Amino acid sequence: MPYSLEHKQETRKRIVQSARRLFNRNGFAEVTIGDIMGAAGLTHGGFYKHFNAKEDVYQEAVLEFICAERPEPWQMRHIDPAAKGPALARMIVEAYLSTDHFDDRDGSCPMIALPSDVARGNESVREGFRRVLEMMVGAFEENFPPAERTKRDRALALVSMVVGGMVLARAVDDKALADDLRDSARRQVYETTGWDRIDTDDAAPLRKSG
Amino acid sequence: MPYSLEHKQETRKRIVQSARRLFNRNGFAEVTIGDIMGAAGLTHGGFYKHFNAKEDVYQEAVLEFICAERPEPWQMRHIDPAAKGPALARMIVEAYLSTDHFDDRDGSCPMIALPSDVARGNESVREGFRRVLEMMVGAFEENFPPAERTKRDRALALVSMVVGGMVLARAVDDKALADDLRDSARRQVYETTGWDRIDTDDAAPLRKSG
DNA sequence: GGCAAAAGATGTTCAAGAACATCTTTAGAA
DNA sequence: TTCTAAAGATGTTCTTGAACATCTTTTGCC
Repeated sequence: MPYSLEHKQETRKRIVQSARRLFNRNGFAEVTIGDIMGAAGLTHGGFYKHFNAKEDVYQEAVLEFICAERPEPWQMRHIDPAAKGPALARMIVEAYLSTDHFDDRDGSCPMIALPSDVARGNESVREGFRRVLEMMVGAFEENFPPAERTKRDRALALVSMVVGGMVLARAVDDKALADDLRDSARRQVYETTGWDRIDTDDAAPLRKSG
Repeated sequence: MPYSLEHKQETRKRIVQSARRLFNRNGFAEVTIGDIMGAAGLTHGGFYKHFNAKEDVYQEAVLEFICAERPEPWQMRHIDPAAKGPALARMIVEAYLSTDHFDDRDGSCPMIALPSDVARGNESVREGFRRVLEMMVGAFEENFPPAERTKRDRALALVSMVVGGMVLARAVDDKALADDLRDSARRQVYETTGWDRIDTDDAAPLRKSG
């Protein structure tokens, strides 16, 4: 039993990470196993020591976003890991709709980079996608005051708003329109939640942008 | 000059239509020229009498949605072509978030079926995508009462909401969650616009569903 | 009726890539 | 040290598909 278990796990993680970034950038169909392995510093043949088929890395690549130990730079610039409640919810909205996120195709959330790809994927990827979505729903859900519509109902709508705004921004050929889409989504979220009146100054982002 | 001009135009239209449906279902990368031509009742070779490359049919396939002379069944079931103003806006929301639309992968709006694919596409497709988006913005824009935020701003947010809800619904593996996403998006739109209080009874959809 | 020009069909080329097969290297165990 | 089981590299197979090349068919025109 050469190559320690940790070594194999490390390698496997590198493969998943490189798969995630390449899928984000080029889509599942346009990425080859050689691309993935090359970006992980390996050669194509070794892939099958870790996975049986290309599809088998798809779900893990999607989940890597929420399982990774370190958040992406665009997240770190807007989200204080110590934040809680509405302050955290606000930071998540800011991060998602930020210019940083817009520009980071490789490191973006799979809900932004891959929704229509995943919709055509197998049960497994779509399960992974759902788990990413439910994580975001969970972050929003508990930060609404009681009202007629349930908290979950409103949280789902917010996720649709934030994801929809960014997905459309990425798909149009007009930078100004893309900015407008992100801005209008952000304003709409704040109009319905009031989260923009939450103080986040003492939990300041590392760098302001977007 | 054999084959009348109309004949060629008809054939070309059939190719674009079949491309649109196949792209919607399988994504640009997963569709072959043979598939497109076969579905149009032709053979692969003839493709290049109409287009120089596969990419050249992409924008037209996206635009076909708004240029087609006949709307899709899922649209006809919810939209009265004679309707105007908020009544029309409401019908468009209903159509977009309907079960009919959810189920019709082939005939769906490209903003639902292809957003992440188009985001990776060339300038040309993304221009087509923008024109589809702007058509929907235009249908919403004029139906808001004056307020602090501009009409366009609110229209953009609504499009993000409606598209986002359906895109996410398509991508998850859980039918109940998919339904919840569509329902919550619809409720959120009505909460912010009041369009659900608009009467559309005399402009009734052909058939109730979804 | 015959001609021609373009549509469309058939055939070919060439490259890419998934899956697998077989080497080579690695490092833990005896 | 040597042996070995698994990781990873290298090499192979076979299919697919975009692009193009060349037939065949169609139909307006003389």
